[in-house]
Amino acid sequence: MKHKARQKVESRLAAPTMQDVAKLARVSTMTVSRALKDGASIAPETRRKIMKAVEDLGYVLDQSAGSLSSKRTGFVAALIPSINNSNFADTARGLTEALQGSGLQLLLAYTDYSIDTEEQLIESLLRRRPEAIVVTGGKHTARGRKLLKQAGIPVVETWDLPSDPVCHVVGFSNAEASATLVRHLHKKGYSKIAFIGGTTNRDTRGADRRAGYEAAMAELGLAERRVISFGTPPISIKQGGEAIARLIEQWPEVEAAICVSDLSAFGALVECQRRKWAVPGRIALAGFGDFEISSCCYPTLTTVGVKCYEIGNRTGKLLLRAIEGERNRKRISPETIITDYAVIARESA
Amino acid sequence: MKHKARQKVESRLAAPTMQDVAKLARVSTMTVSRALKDGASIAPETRRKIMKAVEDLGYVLDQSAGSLSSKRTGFVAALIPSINNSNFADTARGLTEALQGSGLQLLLAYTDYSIDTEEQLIESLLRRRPEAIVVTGGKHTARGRKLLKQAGIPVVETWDLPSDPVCHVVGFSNAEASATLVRHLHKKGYSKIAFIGGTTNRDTRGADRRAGYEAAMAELGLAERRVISFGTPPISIKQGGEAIARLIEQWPEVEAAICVSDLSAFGALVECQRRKWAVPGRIALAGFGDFEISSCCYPTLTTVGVKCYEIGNRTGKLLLRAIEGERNRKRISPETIITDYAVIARESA
DNA sequence: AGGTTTTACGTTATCGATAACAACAGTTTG
DNA sequence: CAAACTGTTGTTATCGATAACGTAAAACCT
Repeated sequence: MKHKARQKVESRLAAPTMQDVAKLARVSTMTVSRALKDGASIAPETRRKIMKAVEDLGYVLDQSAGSLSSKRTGFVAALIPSINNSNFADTARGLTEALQGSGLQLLLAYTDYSIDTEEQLIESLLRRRPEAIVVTGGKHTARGRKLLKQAGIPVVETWDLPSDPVCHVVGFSNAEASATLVRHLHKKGYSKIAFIGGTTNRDTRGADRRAGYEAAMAELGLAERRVISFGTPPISIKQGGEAIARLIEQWPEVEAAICVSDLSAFGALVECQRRKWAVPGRIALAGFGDFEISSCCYPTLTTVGVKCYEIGNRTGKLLLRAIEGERNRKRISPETIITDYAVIARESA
Repeated sequence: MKHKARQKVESRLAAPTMQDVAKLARVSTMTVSRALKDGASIAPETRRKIMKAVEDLGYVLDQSAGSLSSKRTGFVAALIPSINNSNFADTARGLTEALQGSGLQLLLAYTDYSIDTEEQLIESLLRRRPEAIVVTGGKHTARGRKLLKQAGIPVVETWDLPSDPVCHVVGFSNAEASATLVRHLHKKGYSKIAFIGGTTNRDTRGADRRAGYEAAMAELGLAERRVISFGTPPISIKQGGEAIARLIEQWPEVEAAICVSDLSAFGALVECQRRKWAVPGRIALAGFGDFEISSCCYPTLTTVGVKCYEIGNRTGKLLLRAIEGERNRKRISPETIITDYAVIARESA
């Protein structure tokens, strides 16, 4: 009694519930629930009544309540290193578009390139009981990895080819891609090839690219490595410019430089323009990632084209199948999808 | 009985619940719940026992269940036009960082510059019962606006100064900012000033900037407007290049061009380099937004600096206060925070 | 020492929806 | 014409947590 009274008083303030709609339409809440789904059998007249009540009350379904009983939250969690990096933004877009129309919503978070932050975020995202989770890279903290494994949902590691994947993988080998670029430059006649990257291994994909550079140099019998480490990863346009200046100062004989990403390559390019160092005459430049800017700047930048959007999109499609599988209690077996990359030869090298 | 049996069988497959933790630690679920919060009074020994059980089972709190009873979802919804635009990405970052440590999680979605998509997303986000919602711009569909109003949660419109705000506002006048840029160019001696933008008003901020250009031109007594509309907004680097070519062809006498954003301005800049049109000798260029690239390219780009990060960050802080207010049933009154912008004079104009 | 707080829990009643099953009317089928 | 469907709706029992209240024991007072 006391409680009923309280409810009545609050009902003016609180958002309407399915109960309110049901009462107004003179049906049960179950019927309202059915009317708001598609595919349920409802008499057209009843549905109309209910929809009118919904309109009148301005009712919006409460999915957090719904997912408690249906055991489907409709969330997919995704972790990317940064939102400000257009490569990962493209991946997020590919993922979003793959999920469109499936009723799944993306829960996005940024690790800021830190696996400790990643661990925290994995936990806080798992609290939302996503139906699947996507992470960037194959390197995690021990606990992060354990959380992923124990979550009991499909996991996809992207942008990498981990040797011991947690579950599914959609990516490519950054080291191999970088090595391919080295070989490409070598074939074009460059031998004194340098690598410009950040100071730490925080950006694991950046570190892999450096490793790929070193491996390829060794393989080609080019003993001398010239590695400039400058700035906390991911390094910016500006830092690329400072790095190239330092490179030329330290090893004036250098013929070509590979930058850990297109942004730093672009910074290097502009710095060369400023200093009147001809590109590729004085020094050849190459980036990584094929950002929009690389095909638009002058001279255009040689780079490694990565299928960013495709990584996200294929991850999304894989997830849809995997989630469908979970719902039918037929878990699909772990898949590894290797995405393409290719050296895009342009004017700068 | 039947049900109990089913539970037991499933418990091997299903994720552990608080019940399981409670049983293992020999306490009630309520105690477990308290142990997992901070600020609750728990005996250290009990907490230790519980934490051990949590570890052993690999238990992760189910927040969707928790928010049903506590009536706090811990979500803040935000709508931005695009994830691939670094201005909005910065705003999202500012928002994320303001929310850090508050226990609130950002639920981000992209409208793709469409207010119809926005309407759909508003509804689907409201289903998650966010405690506040942030939208970009002040223009919405009628129903979108109604949904926002009826949601009963704090709403913030950003990146604009709507004449009739839904609730809170954090932004600036795009038209006024654009007009300021026109006046700046005029003061520097340019009279034949053109505007380069997209073909439709889909990007409302872009449309506002064009309107500001036209207003300022009129105010300065410069009768002839030269507006190039090229490509579906938001226009890309490449489209900026094509637009500048078309501009010079159509109005060879033009002295300066304002581009709707820095990206298109950069595209225009590069196209000029390619065609050996000196910037600013042959034509002066200015952009909008102060993207990183503008301070790094050569020549550097004159632009309007907007406090993207700050818009997000101040929105976040405002929301924290507003949500706190809602929780204590003391609704704060609508606020309008006007953020700074300034013409950043660089080499291109 | 007797009374008042405080601390550390447990109990009960929800939160707002949906699954599963039941029920009933109107049809269809053999 | 009875049996078997089909389509539409209601009932009941949860989903997994937390709020609010209750209670016993320990701590703190004069």
